[in-house]
Amino acid sequence: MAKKNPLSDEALELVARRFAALAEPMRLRLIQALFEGERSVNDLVEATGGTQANVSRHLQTLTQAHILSRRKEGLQVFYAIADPSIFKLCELVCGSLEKQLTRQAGALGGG
Amino acid sequence: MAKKNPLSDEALELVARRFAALAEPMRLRLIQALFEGERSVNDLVEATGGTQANVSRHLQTLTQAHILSRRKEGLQVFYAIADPSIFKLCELVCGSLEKQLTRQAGALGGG
DNA sequence: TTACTATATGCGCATATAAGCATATGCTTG
DNA sequence: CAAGCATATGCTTATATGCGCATATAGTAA
Repeated sequence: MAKKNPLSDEALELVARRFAALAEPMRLRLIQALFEGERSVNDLVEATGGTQANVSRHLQTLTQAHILSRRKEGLQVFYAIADPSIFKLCELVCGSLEKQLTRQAGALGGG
Repeated sequence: MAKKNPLSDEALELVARRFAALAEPMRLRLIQALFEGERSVNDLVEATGGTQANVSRHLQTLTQAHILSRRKEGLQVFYAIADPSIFKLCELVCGSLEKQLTRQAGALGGG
């Protein structure tokens, strides 16, 4: 997408799936909770306030999207951010959202 | 998300919506077609192979997400990329996807 | 073996949304 | 005004998916 030749249908599908994995507030919450490092499922349940089942499912989604890594240790399972590009991705989106909201606020103030 | 304090529920919802806007192959195709500059709807219909109605809808979605801008000129409507962060976003995702696929190919080859 | 804990999953419901079809809206020309 | 082109939108159907509930699986301990 950075180059001139267009992406194939397959590639577009993959890119779309990656974005879709990030298109849920609960999953963003989980990612956010993992910003400082690896955590167990129970830990994430408490941190996010979701139900255990729901958190587990979202973790599965993110892992299948290769965004998180999964490590079993005894009874517990630890998840961590596996794809470091996630950090920049979130920065980018947050930054552009801030600009957008600032513009909107300015527009309200100005007229 | 780049800072230590977690995002509010509202902010997470906004970020999720932005990712969702990018989570459709057809919309990515449209964005890709707009990489080199402004284009009319009809032009985009031909470029993407979609129906006029569908293209129009997706353009509306992207515009409401503040990703595209809309400019009317006589009978035609011209769309363009309004948020430059889209370029880096696509670069990032494509890059990480390439890495991921390379790793998978390597794993297949090595095992 | 049983009991307990941590995590994952099958099922059903409700909602979101993409795509196709027909039609409406908006603009220009005669 | 009517006609014609470019774009947008209402409606329907099909599909995807988030969530809650209950239960299954896996590991540990006695």
